[in-house]
Amino acid sequence: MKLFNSYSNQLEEFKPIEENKVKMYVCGPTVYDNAHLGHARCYITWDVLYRYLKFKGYDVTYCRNVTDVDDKILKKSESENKTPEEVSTYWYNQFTESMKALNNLQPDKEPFATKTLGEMIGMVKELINKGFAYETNGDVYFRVSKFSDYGKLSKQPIDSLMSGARIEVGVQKENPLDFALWKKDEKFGYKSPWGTGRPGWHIECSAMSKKHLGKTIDIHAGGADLIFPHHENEIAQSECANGCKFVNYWMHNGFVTINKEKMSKSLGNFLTINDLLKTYDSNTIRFFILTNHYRMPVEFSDEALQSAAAGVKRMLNAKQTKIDESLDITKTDEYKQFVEAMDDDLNTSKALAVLFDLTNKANKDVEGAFTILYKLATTLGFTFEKAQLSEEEISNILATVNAKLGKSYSSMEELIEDRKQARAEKNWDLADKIRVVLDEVGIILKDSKEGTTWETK
RNA sequence: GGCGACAUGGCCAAGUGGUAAGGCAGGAGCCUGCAAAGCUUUUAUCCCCAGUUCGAAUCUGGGUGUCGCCUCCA
Repeated sequence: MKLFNSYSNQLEEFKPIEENKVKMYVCGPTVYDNAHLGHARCYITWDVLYRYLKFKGYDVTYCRNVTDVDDKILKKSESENKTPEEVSTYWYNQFTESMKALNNLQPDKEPFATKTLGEMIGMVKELINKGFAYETNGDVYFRVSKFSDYGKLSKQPIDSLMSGARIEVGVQKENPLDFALWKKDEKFGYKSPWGTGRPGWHIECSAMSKKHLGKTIDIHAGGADLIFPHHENEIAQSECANGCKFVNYWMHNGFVTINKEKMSKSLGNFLTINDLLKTYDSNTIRFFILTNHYRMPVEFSDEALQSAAAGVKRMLNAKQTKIDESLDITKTDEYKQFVEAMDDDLNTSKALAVLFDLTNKANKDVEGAFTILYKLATTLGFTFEKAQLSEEEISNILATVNAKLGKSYSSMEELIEDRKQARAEKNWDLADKIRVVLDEVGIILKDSKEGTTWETK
């Protein structure tokens, strides 16, 4: 399996540290607001990596942190007159709901920053002891000049970073590039050897990654906007504190753009996952994301989403047969093509083409096609299960039909039976009216030789 | 300014040296009482210029255009 390593800037054969085991870390959300499509892309992408690694037989430990100490959380807690914890708990729950709705698997570990403070302080101490960090006035900074590999991930020449570095007022850094490991904060802070304060954002990931996965991990992933400074700083901290390599494979996903511009909180041009789910289902969003390679930008538009909806519907509407558990799909050509595509740095676009090939075969009653399709599509996180209508919803539908047609159907079966009767009598007027009224409430009737079936749109 | 990425049919998108996967939309046909779904079929020479090569969308150089990072950001 080949993965593109952002550190070396090239495709590399994936070799885990321990045979058959993968330790992967993904930078999680800062919980202070709704997650948007950009987050959806990121977490769907890494969900697919996680699923695929498991599908390949690896024993994967997937760790995705939750940043619950942050300026924005504090700001919100002040403006809403809540404790920071209330704010972060609320938004964490919202985030979790969104992930579930998108059918993303729960990570194996989901540590909170505030529950990892001891480890962070320990790491900062270590860095100070080794001379990689210094305390000044209650703040602690990382001494960038001591780490010669600084800038290697982002490919930034150190002097150009230097000239561009912003000099904040009132802080006493030795070097403008030095970044905070610990910030003095007497109001919301936690006790530390340097007085009351809060951890810097970057040290959180270094500490949580080390605590849950160890000093050296296989894969560290996140959005491309985290490369600098976040991941660059993580490398500096972890490698200096631990004295060994931090990450073997760095992976970064591209952005979602809208009107050719990066979708982001700060630009305010985002669509929340919740809002999108009102119009498009999770399979559609997943399909939309996976039609593009994960490192490429994806332009959002309603047209694109509608196209995705039509496409994924075709795939998931493939003619179903019973799943044949005795079939060894690994021997099939389609499986091989799928794996070849996914092994090539997650070429999901190609993998989807294999799925469409299987869709076509399933519709033509090729034996085993649906079984293979089902297994491969579900490893990408698609779901074939149709939303089941509740009894209440069905009775509402029947009430509407009855009101419009002056009928008194008490069940869908009765309705279908009556329509069958009408068709037998060539009463096309009634038969068509029933279909039209149902269509208006989101139900599609399908007539075939075997009889009539109904389903939601 | 520094660093990086991208440019393929109406739209989206694979393909990194041997004559262009797939999806959406559109056309035609089959099926159907009519539909829906499905099936069959149909539409490109790859931003421009120069070069390397028997041969390039694919490599090299130069343009043009778009985007991203360099500050919190997935």
